[in-house]
This record gives sequence, C-alpha cells and structure tokens, in this order.
Amino acid sequence: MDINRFTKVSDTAWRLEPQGAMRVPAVIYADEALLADMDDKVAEQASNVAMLPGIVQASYAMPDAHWGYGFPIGGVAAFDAEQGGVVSAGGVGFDVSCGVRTLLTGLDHRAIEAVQPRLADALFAGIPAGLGSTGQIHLRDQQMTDMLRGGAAWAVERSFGQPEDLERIEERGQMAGADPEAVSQQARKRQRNEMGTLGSGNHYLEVQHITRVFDPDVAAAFGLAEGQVVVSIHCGSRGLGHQIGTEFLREMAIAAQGHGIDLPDRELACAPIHSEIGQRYLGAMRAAINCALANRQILTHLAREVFAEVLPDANLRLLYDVSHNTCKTERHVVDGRDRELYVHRKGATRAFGPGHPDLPEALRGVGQPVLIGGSMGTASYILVGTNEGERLSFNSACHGAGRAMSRHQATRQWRGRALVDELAARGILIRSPSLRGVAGEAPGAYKDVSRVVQASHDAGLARLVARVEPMVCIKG
DNA sequence: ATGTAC
Repeated sequence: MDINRFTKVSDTAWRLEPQGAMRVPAVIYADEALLADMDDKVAEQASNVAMLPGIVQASYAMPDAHWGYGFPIGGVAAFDAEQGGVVSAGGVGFDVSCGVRTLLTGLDHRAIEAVQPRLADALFAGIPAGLGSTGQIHLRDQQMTDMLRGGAAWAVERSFGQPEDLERIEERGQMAGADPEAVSQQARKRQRNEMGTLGSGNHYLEVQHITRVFDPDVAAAFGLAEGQVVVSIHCGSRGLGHQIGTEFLREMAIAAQGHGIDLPDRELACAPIHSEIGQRYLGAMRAAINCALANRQILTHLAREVFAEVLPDANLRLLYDVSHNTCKTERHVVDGRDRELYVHRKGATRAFGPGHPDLPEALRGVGQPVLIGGSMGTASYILVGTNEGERLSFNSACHGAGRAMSRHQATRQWRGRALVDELAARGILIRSPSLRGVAGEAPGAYKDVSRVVQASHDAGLARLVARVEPMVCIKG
C-alpha cells in the first residue's frame, strides 16, 4: 500500500479524507511498516464502508486488517439508526461471534511439562475439533430455541460450567434481543450436533504459559503472573452462524435496491436498521452470538473435565470471554453527544476502558481484558481496554495476527507434518485431525502478532498487559 | 469461517 495516500495523524494512525461518495473519513491504525505491507484492498474496502448510509465518525481498520467479504476483516463501523443507519451481515462476518476466552488454571508451567504429552492427548480426545466435527450433545428443536435465547447461561443451567463463569462473559453470557424464530431450519439443522466443538481453520484450544508481563498492576488485577498457565479457547458459532451469514447476505443484496441504497460494492449488502429485514437479521445474529457463547461455555466444561483427570490440582477460572465478530448496540459519545449506535466489529475486539458500566465489578476499575489470539505456535497477548479507545475506534482493538496469505497459498508452501515436528522440537505439542489444516495455519502465513499488538498499544486502542506462549494446541 | 457450489 502506498502510504502517501494518507494523512498521517500519528505514528500509528492514518486517515483517508472523504472523497467521492464517502460520508466520513477512513482511518487505519497501524505502524508504517504494517501499513506499507497492507493490501490496497483494505483502504478500498474501508473507504467503501465509509459510503454506507448513517455511518458515524469514521470507518476504521485495525492493525491486523486484511481483505474480507465486503468489509475488511479488522474493520469497525458504527451506524446511527436515527440517521438512516444500516446493519450489514458482511460487516459482522460469517463466523458470527467468533471470539476468545481465557481461563486461569492456578498452575505453574512446570506442572504442565511433567504431563505435557498426556495432557495433549487427553485434550485431543475430549475436545471435538475439525471441519464438520460433532459432539456428544444433540439438540432437539425446542432445546435449540432455548440455547439460542439463553447462550452461556443456558449451558450453565445444563451443568456445563459454573454460575460465576457468567460474570466474566460479555453480556453476562446471554445476549439480549435474540430472536430464535429468525434462525432458519437449515441453520438449526447444521448446528444440531455441533455444540461443544471447535471447528476448523484458526480455531483452537491452547494451554499457554505467561512469558512476559508488561503491566504488573493490571496483570495482578487479572490474576496473571509470569510462569503461570492459562487455557485459551478460540472459536465461534460453527455452522449456525455461517448459515445465517449466507442467508442474510443473499437476502440483503436483494433488499438493498428496494431500500434505495446505492452500494459501491455488492458485497456490502446491508439493510436499514429500521427495516423488517434489518431487525430480523439483528435477532438472528444475536441468537448466533448466544450459540457461540454456549459453545465456548461447553468447551470450557470439557476442558475442565480433562484437567480434572490429568491435573487434578488445576482450578480453571474464567478471566474473560470476548467476541470479535459482532454488531452490538452501544452508547458512545460522538461530537459531544451520547448516542446509541450499532457498532459492527468484524475481526475487531471490543475493548472497554476502566469504569465502563457493562464490565463486571471485579474488572470495572481496571478495564476489560482484550484477548488477542496469535497464529499457531506463536505468542498470544492479553491487553486491557482504554478510555481514549472510545473516540479512537468506538472501543475496538485488533483481534489477532491477521492473515498475510491465503489458506490455499499456505497449504502449497508448507507441510503439516513438518510444522508439527518443528513445533514439537520447540516444546509445543500440536494435535489436529487435519495435517492439511495445520499447513493452512502455518505461522508464516500470518503477520507478526507482536507488531500488531504493539501498534494497537501505541495507537491507544488497548494497552499491553501480558504475553503468553503455547505449550499444547488442539487445532481444528 | 463453512456440510469448500443450486
């Protein structure tokens, strides 16, 4: 990307002034090298998003942004329903409410080393992973409806986890406004046997140890210390979210014309928030959020069962669970006015700062944990939200390393077996049903996550708290 | 990301 196209706002913020049909500027957060390496498509797509009706303040791209369907992955855009604002299925993404949760274990990394292969095998046996993977849970239609309304709270009621887990989940584990009736039979059918499964691609369950603390005070408040072990789960709403995304993209593409919305790119299919289809999408999307929250909750229960077996001293307590593919109704101050906005985050993590009323009491004073999953075999990071993040990006930060090349390209360039062996030699045990899948997730196919989080930190989107590195990775 | 396509 030619960085001379941008107005340089700071070392980590670059602005494209509105031109043509753009209603607001497009802003990319990245350091100069990340920006230069970024695909031209990111600027083009962020500019296209800036043309949509009712967009507020600016269209944003995070430091890990890359080309996506319509909206860039790593994109953030907020819309005001009272100003003709829209909701877009492509602005959320196919994997609705894909996200990360991190659990404290109370264990030191030496405790893992003693049982590492056994733990890896037991987790692999206990955690269904891979494309089309199914679990032990089979939902009848009424149970599906209850799950779509109840989210993680539904899972806890069914003894998957503990009531105190809910405190540490976005929306307290249950997204309000879900409309199970708006979820098609086909979406329900696809999900019937997929609760408590990881899925494929970049999804994983990792046992990690903390290798660096950047902010001792916040780390202490989060319960993190160097040498300690945590478990992180990265996955989403599986087939159900994908089916909802597919159906509404199609329907919105047709509906946009009827609503008189002139799309710069047909992939930006959207509908007015105040429209029948807009409301129906929001209801279905919120039901998919509950599906993802329930899924991560069940996976947590499965992980606890394995740890109880292999490392009975472990006490897996939830630090936090946060999504990075959503459209959420939030209040933000824009132009000095407190407004209700529909914030699309597609590959961007919500990052509320200290004092935010939606945070649980135990975290309110310090801010929201911002959980950033790295690529396979590399570090992941825990950050904390800031208050300046509100005016910078509606409280949003990066979501991961961000792809540097396509899966297809990666599978031609790397061999899964060789990657697994190389990582094992470095003390990182990978277990996956698909060596081809592993090749597609080669660390070299991703940007450097440490640069991405540093840019997020420098830009003020979120602040670095701790780095973790993998010991065991169950890969989808 | 995903029963890699109606």
